[in-house]
Amino acid sequence: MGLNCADSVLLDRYVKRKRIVKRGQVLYRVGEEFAHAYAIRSGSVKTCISTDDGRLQITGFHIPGELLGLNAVDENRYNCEAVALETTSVCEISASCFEELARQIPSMHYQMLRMMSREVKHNQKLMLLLGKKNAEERLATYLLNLSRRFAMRNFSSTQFNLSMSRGDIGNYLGIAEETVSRTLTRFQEEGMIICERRLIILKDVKRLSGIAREFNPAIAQVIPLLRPTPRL
Amino acid sequence: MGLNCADSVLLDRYVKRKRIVKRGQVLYRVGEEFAHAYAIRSGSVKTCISTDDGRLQITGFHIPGELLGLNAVDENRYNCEAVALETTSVCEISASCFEELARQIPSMHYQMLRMMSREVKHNQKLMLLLGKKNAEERLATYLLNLSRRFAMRNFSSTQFNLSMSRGDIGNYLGIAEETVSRTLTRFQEEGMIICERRLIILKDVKRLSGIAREFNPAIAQVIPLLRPTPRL
DNA sequence: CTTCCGAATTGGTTCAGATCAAGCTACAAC
DNA sequence: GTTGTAGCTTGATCTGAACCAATTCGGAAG
Repeated sequence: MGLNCADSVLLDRYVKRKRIVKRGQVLYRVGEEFAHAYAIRSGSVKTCISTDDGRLQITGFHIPGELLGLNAVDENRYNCEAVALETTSVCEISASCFEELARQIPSMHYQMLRMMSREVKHNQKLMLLLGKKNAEERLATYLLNLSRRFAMRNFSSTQFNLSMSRGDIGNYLGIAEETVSRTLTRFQEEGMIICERRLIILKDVKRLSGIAREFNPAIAQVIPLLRPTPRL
Repeated sequence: MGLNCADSVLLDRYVKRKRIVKRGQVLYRVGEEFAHAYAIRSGSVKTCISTDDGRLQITGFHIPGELLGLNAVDENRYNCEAVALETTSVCEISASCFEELARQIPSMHYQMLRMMSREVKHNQKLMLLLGKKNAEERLATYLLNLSRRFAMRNFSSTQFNLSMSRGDIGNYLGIAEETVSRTLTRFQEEGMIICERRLIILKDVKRLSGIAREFNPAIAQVIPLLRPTPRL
């Protein structure tokens, strides 16, 4: 995200070297171990995430003077490539400043950083969902996400209560509440779930997963980023 | 976002008191000075942002065991209210742990935190755009955002080059590249911009702002959150 | 100069999902 | 019990934007 002049000065001692990157060249990929942050000097760069079938959602463009790659407390979660017609050049910034960061803050505060990082991750997935998924995919993604979170807290992962209304779910997923209702009904007719008002029982998680088209870092790495985004 | 058991233990000494919140009750509002974080004990809670005309986008639901409010390095940027039919209870967590955090880390690293925070802010706005805005609003928002960022870096704010293709813009904004093209043409016909391939000249920023329906914290505070989300 | 090719524009058609409308259901208040 | 009501479901219609297709434009390479 944005970096103003005051910020830049502070980063100077970490700058390693300047690089020219070709259009379409990938600076880093989702899931790769974190190596550098970059300050854009000219041209511009985009960051994106993708579904497991290769639909891309661009999450941001970065113009000269801006910095990127700093959201990676544990691992990168965007792909990132140069996008401008003109020459794009960047400064590499050493990863060592992050190691320092990790060493210097007490563990409790590091946990908080990790939580902010998780927040970013959640937002990524929601953006991908809002930008590129259809109603069925949105609902399936949502149910599986809830399931996983309940499991993590030692509740049943296949049977739970939606504590939120259809309207709220629709708002969250960017669809109308009627569409939520219809889609849940269809899932039920096809035997994937049992859905009685707020009670949800997942009957066929595998098929739901197939529909959800979730973010998949492993596959994201091999997408030829120069190609236009595949249509739904 | 999620908080696992290990995290919880670390936070214990900051827990202040337990609170029962009624359905629809607002825990905190966008723009308010930061006061507490909350750990959900029962029920559930939603966080949301809104456009200046009151369209809400829910950005997350929080179930028991989860923590929220920690993304606020400088100020809150969600509204947050209880959403479950059943009783929702939460633990307040003292803000002092954040002050401690701010004191303990060196200023350069604090800058990085602020940048992560800005990243979250950007993602918020993008989610609102992807979830609740139509094509015109998306484009207007995008042009004004670019304008502001160029101005911040001492470029002209009313005349600049899009370094990205129509396809990339469309992908980012969650619309087809043909729609980008058509909408820019319409803006031009209506005299709001001059648009010649990648060159953009903004002629009527005020009208564009009117269309963009940007996030507006001041108004977000008075939205009656119990009402169903207004339709577009 | 000409050729080529990717990017952009413009027109026409289609469709997923919004919107409008009418019941239905479960539960709370009395 | 009855009434009221918010939440949910289902059906019918409408529409914004996707999709498909055909040019046009502009810069790069020869």
